[in-house]
Amino acid sequence: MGASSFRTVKSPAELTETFRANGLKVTPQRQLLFGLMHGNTVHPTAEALFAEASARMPGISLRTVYQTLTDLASMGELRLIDVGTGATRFDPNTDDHHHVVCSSCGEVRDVYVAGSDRLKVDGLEGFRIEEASILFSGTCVTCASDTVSRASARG
Amino acid sequence: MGASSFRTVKSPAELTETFRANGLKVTPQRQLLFGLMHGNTVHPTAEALFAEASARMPGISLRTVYQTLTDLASMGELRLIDVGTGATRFDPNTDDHHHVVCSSCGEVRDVYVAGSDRLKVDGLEGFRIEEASILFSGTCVTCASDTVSRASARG
DNA sequence: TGTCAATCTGCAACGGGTGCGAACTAACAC
DNA sequence: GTGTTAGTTCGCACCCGTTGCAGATTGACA
Ligand SMILES: [Mn+2]
Ligand SMILES: [Mn+2]
Ligand SMILES: [Zn+2]
Ligand SMILES: [Zn+2]
Repeated sequence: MGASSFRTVKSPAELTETFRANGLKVTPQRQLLFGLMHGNTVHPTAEALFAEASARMPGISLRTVYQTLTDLASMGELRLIDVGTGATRFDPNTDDHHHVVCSSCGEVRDVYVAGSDRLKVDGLEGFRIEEASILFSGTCVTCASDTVSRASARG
Repeated sequence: MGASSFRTVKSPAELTETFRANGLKVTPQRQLLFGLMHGNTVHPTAEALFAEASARMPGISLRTVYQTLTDLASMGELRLIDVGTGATRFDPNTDDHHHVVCSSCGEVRDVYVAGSDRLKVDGLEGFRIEEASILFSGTCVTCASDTVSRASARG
């Protein structure tokens, strides 16, 4: 499994089915968000999605964006990610994967890790572990070259 | 390196020196917090430390607790930990280590991981990585036995 | 003992997120 | 089509954790 191809969130049409099957209605607001999340790889915040949604549907409320995202998450169609940049990120990639965050601009990308089953871990005694998440942080290529160009401009 | 013994935060006396060396004053409030963090293994929140501090020094302000903790962190004497439970945790253990959090009660314990250098990682291309943190989550032994006893009480 | 920059405290404000309720509407039946 | 109604939307108040601010206070040094 490469990082550039993943089991994407269900298509808007499939999500429509899933919502109806769970007794939830399919509204224009929800359909819009289904579309915005489909194949989305940028790990957007609720605010970012609200901005995109507002451009296509003026008047949609931030409250509804949160509502729909948490609905999707509780059905397992979306993962909630906390990379420590303040706001929760929403991730339609439900594969088993991890993340790297740029500490300068907050960009988040998917990371696939193999061999974690062979780690020697000390300190989990007494815990029944349900999950392990690995978060890398560093500087993305854009921010790195920004720093270089600013330095040479000063230079 | 076992989980039960770690390079603790500097002693209150050493921190007093460090603060003076950095041009910072040593106040009773700061001394109290030096003492509360020394050897502290529970990864307390600012509110929790404020509660302990208030018991020994009525009138101390939460603002001062935050101030002193961020001062300590910016001198590298303390690590700020985000385990996703809402409030930042403060950790006097500056060893290279990771954490496990109980998703039921929020207890946090130190975890030491060896062999992470041998992980096969795909997706870090273009990033200059500064840090990797592993967060385990699960159920602690106290919460597990609580669940069992509640179940048998119902049963 | 005096000076003064550093600190402390209380309070306002902020960002992210949730509870609530009146107005609205998708879904289904007739 | 029209009616019914449970589910939804939206706006707003509010919550939590944290930070900005400024006036009162005080540690450090002379
Ligand atoms: Mn992802
Ligand atoms: Mn720790
Ligand atoms: Zn960046
Ligand atoms: Zn627990």
